[in-house]
Amino acid sequence: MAEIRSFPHPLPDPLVELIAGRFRVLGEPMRIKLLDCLRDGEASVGELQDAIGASQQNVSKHLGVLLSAGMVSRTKRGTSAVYVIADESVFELCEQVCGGLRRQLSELDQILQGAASQ
Amino acid sequence: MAEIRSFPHPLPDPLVELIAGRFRVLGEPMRIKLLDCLRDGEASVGELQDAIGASQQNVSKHLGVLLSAGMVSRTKRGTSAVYVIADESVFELCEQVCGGLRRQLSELDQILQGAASQ
DNA sequence: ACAACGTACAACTGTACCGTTGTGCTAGTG
DNA sequence: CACTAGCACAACGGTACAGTTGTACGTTGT
Repeated sequence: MAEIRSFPHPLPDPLVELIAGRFRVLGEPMRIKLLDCLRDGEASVGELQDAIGASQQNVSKHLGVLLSAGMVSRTKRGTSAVYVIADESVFELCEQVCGGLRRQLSELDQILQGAASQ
Repeated sequence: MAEIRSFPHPLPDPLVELIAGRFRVLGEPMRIKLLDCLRDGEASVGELQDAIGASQQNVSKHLGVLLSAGMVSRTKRGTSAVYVIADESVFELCEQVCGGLRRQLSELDQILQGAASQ
């Protein structure tokens, strides 16, 4: 679990901007859904469109954002564009977020149970 | 390195919303800066204000967002409000993001070097 | 009790971005 | 060679949110 320490402190502004920008890319439900769908493997725009139930233009747009962020990669195949996860680490990020959510919920549970037992 | 533990697939909409919301909280440079400052330990609003160089109201506002997200906790001490990191896992998130950035940059480096050597 | 300090809340403006609509482009098909 | 399918780009309206300004509340000190 490589403890990456030794980041400059305070973080230089450009780096802060990069970090925030990357988080912002993941801050849209539809993009999370797209990445989640691509967990199964590559998929075309149309397939993702059907799986998620959004307009083709919107799906294509968000895929473009993910592509610009380097999180997916595109391959043209015939008339369709096939997207694949390019950075598997995004799943670990989601995992950690889910872990945080779990922790929060369990704390809430304890508080509620504590209040109920009074 | 914790393997991905069987998350439902596709992710239910409410969970997607929660995940995206959490990422969105981290998608603002100033909030990243605040968390970075709090890496050293607790700090009051005024101290954070001086460290970052933003208005008191703005700092207080963003701290409120972090508080609502459960990433920091507040303790009133005298006239000042002292904030502390409540969820240390946010740093691991930032580390992973930095790791992704590094990977991207090194890939870019290789591409550029490959192009230059032709 | 009153003044000063530290903080949080409310209203406002500007801006960034989401989703839609319309359209152009490229690769297969009859 | 039209014609269609699949995808991306551009423009537009709506909305969410960042940052500012003004202000109210609670605490400390005189």
